[in-house]
Amino acid sequence: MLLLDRYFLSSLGLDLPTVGRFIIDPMNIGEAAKISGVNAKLIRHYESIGIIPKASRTGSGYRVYSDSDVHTLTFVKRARRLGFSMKEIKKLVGLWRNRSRASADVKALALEHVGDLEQKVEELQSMIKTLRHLARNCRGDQRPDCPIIEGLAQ
Amino acid sequence: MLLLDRYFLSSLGLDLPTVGRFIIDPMNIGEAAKISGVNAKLIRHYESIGIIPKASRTGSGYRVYSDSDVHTLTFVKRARRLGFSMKEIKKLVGLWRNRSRASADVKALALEHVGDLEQKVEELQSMIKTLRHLARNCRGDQRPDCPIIEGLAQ
DNA sequence: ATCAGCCTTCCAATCGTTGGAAGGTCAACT
DNA sequence: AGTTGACCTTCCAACGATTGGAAGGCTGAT
Repeated sequence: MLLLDRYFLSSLGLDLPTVGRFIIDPMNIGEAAKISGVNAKLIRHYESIGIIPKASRTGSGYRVYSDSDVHTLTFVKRARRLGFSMKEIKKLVGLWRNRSRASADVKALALEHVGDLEQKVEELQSMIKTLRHLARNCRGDQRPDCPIIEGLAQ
Repeated sequence: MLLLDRYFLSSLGLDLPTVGRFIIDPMNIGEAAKISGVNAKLIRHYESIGIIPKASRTGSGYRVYSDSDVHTLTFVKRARRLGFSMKEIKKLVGLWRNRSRASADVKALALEHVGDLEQKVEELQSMIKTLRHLARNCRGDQRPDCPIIEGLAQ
């Protein structure tokens, strides 16, 4: 990771977003795929359907990705793994990509999604509880008929 | 929910599993679908591919579901919502359905899956953190360019 | 010069889900 | 007894998301 002095940058006629977008740790699609865990082919697909912004290109047409692009891809990957639809993910990613949206809107939307996520955490923890319960009751030789127990317990 | 005296049951020549399976709160596929949130058609599909055990039938062929069956369906629904594949879910459900498996195996497998689930919880919490970060930085008029910030921050 | 990596478009296949159609039985209510 | 809605079956189509291959071509580093 590069450490940048913003006064040095402005002396070059550059601003931070530009730098973030084009200069910091630039890489081809292959490396971005490797780091983010998102298939290169899928990255192109995501770009084509507007999930992620169009990557900038080198003079010869190669896509160029910054660390922050990779971060977005990682976020998408994560969200997908956690069962979000591409439609939902488009919204989520759009949230912090869309610089023209009013702050209040973004905040509201973000917090709304936080609620969603927290519910998922609860559901996961409920599943964890179920599995732990199962494991706990498997010390002896005879395993109890867990489904019935669960059925009676709740 | 029915409260049952097991001595009363045995006086009828019944045991608890049988009771759980066939007598406690029996319902048709429609009600089971409504309670569990799993489409009736999908329940039949799950049965056909072995995700859930074959439902018992009335004399006329209607499928009959117990509370514990509904619990299983809810579990499947949850797992699906949280991004597990049907293959994974088959294993998970099989875990506490399979009475012939050795206790130690079940315990090990269950705890292995708990690890998986806990990683997902962490990923969710990371996403929550990201969104909260976004929301927190949206009080002022000008929203910072979050992707860059995220990119620099991590 | 070679070879991996990138570009494009198109097409096929998988998985999970949902819906419809067709043809039939069953249970409950008037 | 008749009607209505819920259930039974099988089959077929479609969608969303992902992955892979094929074909044909350019780029960049050794």
